[in-house]
Amino acid sequence: MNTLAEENYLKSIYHLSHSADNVSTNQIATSLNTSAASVSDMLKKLADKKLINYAKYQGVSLTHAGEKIAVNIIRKHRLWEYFLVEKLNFKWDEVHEMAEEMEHISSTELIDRLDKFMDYPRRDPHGDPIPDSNGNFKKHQLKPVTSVKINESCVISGVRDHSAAFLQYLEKQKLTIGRKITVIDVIEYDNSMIVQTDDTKIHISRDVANNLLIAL
Amino acid sequence: MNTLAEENYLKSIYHLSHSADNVSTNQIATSLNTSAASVSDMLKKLADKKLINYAKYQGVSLTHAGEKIAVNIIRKHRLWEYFLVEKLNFKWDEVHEMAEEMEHISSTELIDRLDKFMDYPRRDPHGDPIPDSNGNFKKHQLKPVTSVKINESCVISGVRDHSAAFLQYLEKQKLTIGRKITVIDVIEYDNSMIVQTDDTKIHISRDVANNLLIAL
DNA sequence: AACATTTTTTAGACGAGTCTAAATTTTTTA
DNA sequence: TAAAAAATTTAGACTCGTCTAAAAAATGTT
Repeated sequence: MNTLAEENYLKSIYHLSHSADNVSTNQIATSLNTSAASVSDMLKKLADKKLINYAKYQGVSLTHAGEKIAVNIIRKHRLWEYFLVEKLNFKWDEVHEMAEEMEHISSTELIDRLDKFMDYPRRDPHGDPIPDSNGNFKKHQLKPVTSVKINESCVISGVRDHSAAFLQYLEKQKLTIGRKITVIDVIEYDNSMIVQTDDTKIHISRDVANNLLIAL
Repeated sequence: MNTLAEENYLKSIYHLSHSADNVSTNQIATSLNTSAASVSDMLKKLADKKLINYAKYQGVSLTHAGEKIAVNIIRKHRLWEYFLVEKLNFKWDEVHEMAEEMEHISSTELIDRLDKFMDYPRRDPHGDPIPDSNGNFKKHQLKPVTSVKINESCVISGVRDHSAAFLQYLEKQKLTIGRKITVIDVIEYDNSMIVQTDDTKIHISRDVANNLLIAL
């Protein structure tokens, strides 16, 4: 098996790969809160194990083997988050840290049974898709609220920012997954938006609109 | 918080303390499958942290602080075992290794909610008592089947040996927790016993009888 | 194209936890 | 009670993952 540190590097590289094709040493260092030197060291080890494609100074990408491991960790993370929210009644802004630990529990049989126990959920509490036991899942095709036109309606389906602060804000505004909203105005001055929910009109900043995702 | 290795040492010392007042370096080394030298090193660290009482060459005992940590890990271990058996339908001989990993998940809030979710079980799948959130529990007062007299009846309530091999044997013989048995004969030659269950008569060795526990 | 800046890698060190071999202390036994 | 045996500790070394400082490579700028 792989060490905890290795798993965290692979997961980080996986996530960063969505914005760029090759991930840089510095990006990984920032995302893992560590030094570029430590990252360089670890990249050599991961390359030796054939988990990443690595050429000095050129950034890295995951090999098939590396991606498999990363996806498996993400599967575990998201299933545990679902468990914490649906079975233990935690709020969606409370579960990330716990799932960061739980995702490293190794047993595959355990996670498959957990999946079954919860009746095979397809999305975690933040709307992110949960890979199945073969690692298959459709990467979600969500758009930010900023891309919605005036008078268009849509359903909140995910978030780009997973920070507790952002999630708590959304919770307070009742801008949660599954809610239908209609954009009723865009303020040109700062690109903030007014959206209508079942209850009320809410004024959200450009920043919030950009981190709030809707189904296509 | 404490490291994984520290937690495992404390747990080991706790368990070994039941048979002896002061635990020896070698006992710990054997139980953790490591060298006596490694144990000596670690004992110094644990003593520095005031988690054990340690005088060179004299063996160790847990301080109050050390015992608190050990009991908390045992609480987590047993609650996760209960979860694995009762919610995910694992067999009692399959859960130990998984729980060894899960017991190190740090969140107290998580374990308290898990406890509530399962409706505060008082014993794990092997009959061992589960400490409550304050670390209180009655250490069980069970006796081995060897102490039962002929024609006496009793209820299987725990095991002394937790190995998968032993548990599988008991499962096959239907000698599981909660079952009522009556000792109907003791073979003097090898001290093996014949016990009557609901279904059949079972012949068990002295060794088995010694590792199978009954309620007082 | 040449210099300056940024990024990345290397060098050397450290702490945690482990090991083997040797030294020391305790316990056993003759 | 003194020698032998067993248990324990110390010494020195190793791996993993990290660090800072310095060197090297890539990139940006004039």
